[in-house]
Amino acid sequence: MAKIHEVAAAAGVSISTVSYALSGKRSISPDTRRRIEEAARELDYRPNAGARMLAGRRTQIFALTEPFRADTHAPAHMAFVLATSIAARRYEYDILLLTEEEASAGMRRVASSGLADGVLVLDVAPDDERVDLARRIALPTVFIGVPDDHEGLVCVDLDFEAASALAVDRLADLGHRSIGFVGHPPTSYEKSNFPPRVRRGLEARAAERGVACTTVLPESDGPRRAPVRAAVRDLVEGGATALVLHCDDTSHAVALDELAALGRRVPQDVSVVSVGATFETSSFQPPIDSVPLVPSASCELAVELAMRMVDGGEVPAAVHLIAPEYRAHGSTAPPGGASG
Amino acid sequence: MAKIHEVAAAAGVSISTVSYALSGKRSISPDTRRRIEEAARELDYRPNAGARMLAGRRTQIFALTEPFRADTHAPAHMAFVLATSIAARRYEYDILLLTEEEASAGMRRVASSGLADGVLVLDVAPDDERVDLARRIALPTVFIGVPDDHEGLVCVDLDFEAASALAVDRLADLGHRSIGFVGHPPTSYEKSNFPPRVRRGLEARAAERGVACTTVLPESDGPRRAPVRAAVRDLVEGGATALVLHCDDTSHAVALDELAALGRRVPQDVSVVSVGATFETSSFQPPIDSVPLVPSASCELAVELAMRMVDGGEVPAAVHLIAPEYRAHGSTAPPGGASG
DNA sequence: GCCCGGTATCGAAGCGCTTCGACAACTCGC
DNA sequence: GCGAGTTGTCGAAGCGCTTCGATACCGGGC
Repeated sequence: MAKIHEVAAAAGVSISTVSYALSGKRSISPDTRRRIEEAARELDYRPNAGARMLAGRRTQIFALTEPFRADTHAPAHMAFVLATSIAARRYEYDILLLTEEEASAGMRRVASSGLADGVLVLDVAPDDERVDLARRIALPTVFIGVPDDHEGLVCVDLDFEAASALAVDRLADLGHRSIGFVGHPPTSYEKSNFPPRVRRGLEARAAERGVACTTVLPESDGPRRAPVRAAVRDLVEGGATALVLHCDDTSHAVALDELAALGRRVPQDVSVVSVGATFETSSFQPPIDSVPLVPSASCELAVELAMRMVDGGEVPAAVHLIAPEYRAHGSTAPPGGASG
Repeated sequence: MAKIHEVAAAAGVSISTVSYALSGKRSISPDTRRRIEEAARELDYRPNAGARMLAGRRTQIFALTEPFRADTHAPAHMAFVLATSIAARRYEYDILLLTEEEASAGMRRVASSGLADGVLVLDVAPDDERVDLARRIALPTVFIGVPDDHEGLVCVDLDFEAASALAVDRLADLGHRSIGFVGHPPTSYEKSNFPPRVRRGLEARAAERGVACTTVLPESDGPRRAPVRAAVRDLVEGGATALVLHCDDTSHAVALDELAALGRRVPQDVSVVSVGATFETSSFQPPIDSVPLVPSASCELAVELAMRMVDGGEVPAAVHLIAPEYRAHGSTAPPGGASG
């Protein structure tokens, strides 16, 4: 824990010169700068965090609030936490965790104690209680996800409507006229914000393109995932030549397994596209085309916006949608079975 | 962001009196204390974090390092992160996240910048690079998990050997003479520290009690978990009257499913015990007895030890093992099928 | 009535840094 | 060769708190 005066002494300059040399906020002669950097390296000097916060009016910390509800999907959630942390480090920011009941109370605490420069909100619910809180505290706040009432808030998210529309376009372009949609269990459509957006985008674009679309929202209970298997069977036997999946990874695997069990080949007999998945769809057997939800994209944008706000820049209080991207892995083809 | 002098002015006292009243470090007359507390509440006053760190030589922050490797099991991992955060809040401590490559570099950074009062180490590997680091930095460090080389370190973990021994005892007491062990995939026995400990404890106690024990470490690939199903089938057809499971939740569910498919009832035909699971085994169909790995137990102890070290107390540099606990849910019975 | 010990409060120092303003020492144009 | 501007460095103020030592006050013992 070397201190700035030790560095200054070692380099034969005053402490303010050290500070300016290391922060680059004033010009320093190349020679002096070199001596200072060397001394700092030698002493493994890093500015004391508390002193820096106090004097610099910057904590270099973002609070990350994540209630972690019972229905939170752990792997996806972890991916977002990780992506946020990595994005923040690019700006030399650290992440402070606010979990559970502290997810809300902690926001207030962090705001009034000046522990963080901003707040990143994860695991956003449609009727999230942190919405009101965000409006009240005087700290830059960015939502990763879109609550129902987002008036005046800065939100970041994948454009889910556009994502599923992209999947429909791909299938329609290939000539499919009847597609099946396998979604999350029905309860997800109340507790989470994005499943309805995927569904809406899908059905709207399907209607536009004159494609028939059947939606099934199977429960995901039990190791056999019987409801998912039944959904897949009903859809393909009902004439769907393509499947759009928006469900968890196990359900993906089970759906593919069921297609194989039914003797339907992918993509010759049935095309398959995954929408809004956070996991790697290319490692399924067979690999599956997808329009993924990329945690790093959302989190990087969120952090960038938060940084701009911290720096006093203007950030529109709006939903910042991320354009979806289609990733082909060979699981789509024109309809028509044996002839394809 | 009210400041201490505003509270002092509102209560008609000096700022040092406010500080003492709120920290309780010197006696203050009941009347004065009341006025101060009232003023603080009214102004929503909280000491500025940076100032507190600087003046108080306490950051009230623990760094949590978690590399989050590719093979990390997300749900279990999240449970530990959450438990750590909750345990820390009991002492008014916050958790700062150090992920990925920052898991190590961040430890150094946090130590030399005085950003945290201590470090909690998660996701511990047998040959963890954070072991050396922990020895070098001058910050209280507690490992949640046990690396191979733990000389001079403070570690906390479930006593896995005792846990599986407890399961064997239960089954042996009931009269079982042949048990099957379904473990994690083989690679887990190199990358993680505890699977070998479970296995060791199980086999040792089985030998002591004169119980035959067959171990299978099935791969867990594919939605069908065929290797797990095969393992269960082979074990029960090979004469095992009880199964000890130490694997992920899906494999648990699949194992039970397979038993049902084989027409074996639990517990009449086969007894089942889960060892070292972080998930709820009582919600399986049927509910399963377990000797669980309780994240909150490990994390609470880790935080308590870290606090003691921060407070200058003596904490033995040793592995602090947590005694396992048997939780019965009706999945064990004496062997003997129809007669049971 | 005086001294003593305890209790309640205050003022001021200092934690380690950032940043402002000052000021030498130069450079340049004319 | 002199004033104006530029560049590199320094001293000191101050960020908001904790904590030390001092002080004022009070009641009790003699």
